[in-house]
Amino acid sequence: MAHGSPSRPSNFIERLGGDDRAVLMRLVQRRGIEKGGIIFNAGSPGKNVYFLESGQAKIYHLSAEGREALLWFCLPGEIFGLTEVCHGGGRQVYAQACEDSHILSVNRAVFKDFLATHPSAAMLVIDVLSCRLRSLGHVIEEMAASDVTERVFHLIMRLAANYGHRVGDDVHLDIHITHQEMANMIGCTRQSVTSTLGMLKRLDVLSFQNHHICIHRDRLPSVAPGDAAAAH
Amino acid sequence: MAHGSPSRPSNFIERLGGDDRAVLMRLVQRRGIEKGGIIFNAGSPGKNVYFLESGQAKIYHLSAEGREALLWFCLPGEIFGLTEVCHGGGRQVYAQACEDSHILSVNRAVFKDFLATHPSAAMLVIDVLSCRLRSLGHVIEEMAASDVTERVFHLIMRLAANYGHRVGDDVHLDIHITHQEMANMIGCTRQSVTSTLGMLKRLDVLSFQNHHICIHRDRLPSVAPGDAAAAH
DNA sequence: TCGATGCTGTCGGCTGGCCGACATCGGGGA
DNA sequence: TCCCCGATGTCGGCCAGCCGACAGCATCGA
Repeated sequence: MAHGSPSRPSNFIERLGGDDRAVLMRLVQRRGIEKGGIIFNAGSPGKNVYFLESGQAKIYHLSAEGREALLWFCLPGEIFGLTEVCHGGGRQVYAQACEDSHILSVNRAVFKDFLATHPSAAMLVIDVLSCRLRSLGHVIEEMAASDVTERVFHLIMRLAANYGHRVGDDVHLDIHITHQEMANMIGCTRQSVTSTLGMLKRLDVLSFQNHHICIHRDRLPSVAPGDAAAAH
Repeated sequence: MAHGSPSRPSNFIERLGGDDRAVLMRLVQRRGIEKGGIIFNAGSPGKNVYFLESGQAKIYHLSAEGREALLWFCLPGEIFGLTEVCHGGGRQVYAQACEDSHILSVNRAVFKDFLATHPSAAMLVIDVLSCRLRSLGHVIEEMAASDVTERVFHLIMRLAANYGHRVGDDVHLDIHITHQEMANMIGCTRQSVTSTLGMLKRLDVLSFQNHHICIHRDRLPSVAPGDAAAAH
């Protein structure tokens, strides 16, 4: 589940072998981007692959009515904008910086070449894509089968697994996330997230420390997703 | 969109270069499986990668309450059971034959070796995973933002793009699918699918020919997803 | 030929969660 | 210092879609 931070499973750069990393780093261009800045948007051609060097970014769909469906967050070391690289056909999603960030970009053809000549990097890409596929699969399963209370609870658990670190008996989430963003990840309204989190706080399952979620692991097992509702 | 069948984008075997294919085919074991048979289930270790030679299979999650969330269908040539190969940790999903089928299996370590030594095959895997990631992303977007009518309509369009072939002005779907299965793909009830399809049939957007959906393309543009509801 | 079984079609009643609406709180810029 | 704006917290009304229920209608094996 949660684990010390240096190498999250999604940290592409860290997990890349030293030699491969050195080669890749010679191919990238570095760029700063401020909070709220768009890195790419749906419809653009998608010429590059990106890596987040510092900060935080989010990848999301935008529906015709302006509703945002948030697929995942990127933390430092993560690769994104990958999907369009091999398949082409333009960007389908938006990438936006959630904080002041630095990104590294590589031309897609160059990156494709890099993968073709560095098999272990290609395997790592496959691994990262597999993880995301699993993760989206779980979201779909939940959106189809679970009520909002359960979805919020499991979202927190997923975030903890991907972006959390242990502090004594607790798990702290390393990402900055709003209720609206959580709602966009699980397909419900901001209000539903607010009230569910309020309930979990009342149950002492979690607390908030300077805008970051803190999960009290010792209170977890007692809260089967179903019970929670009963304890209004 | 829809296109003549020989090479669907998801047809891994077809798209693999002739030489790579020959090598791969020497590594596989062939096995028959009857309609309804489980190829693998969640929780099992996941030692193999599979290819569908003939028939049809479905990949799905099963929630604790027995609800099925259907992620995708496999037609001949498609690869599946791939996600667990690189990342390990056991199967997360179920794979079940929807018809009498033949499958080819390869040990995961052997397949990993194959990919490491055949870069273009690895690129193809990345491409296939990217397509699925996109597809699941769209499902999530819709489940978050669209009502049932729209979801059903877009599901049909997606199925047509992946599994359809042109017949004059129409598109015929090559897969066998029940209303329940469609409901499981978009997170609604069987009844909602039935009534929405009934509506689309009344609008002459589609018809049914011996259990296969047939889309009348000339009737499509007039039916913006929103209008449909108005035409009860 | 005849049940058995699974899919399709249709109908009300009920409710989880959406949608406004509004009040409060806190941090950052002028 | 104050103001502004985005985020959080709370409430009531309302409705899309779920649920149960049941009636055709094919397909299949005996």
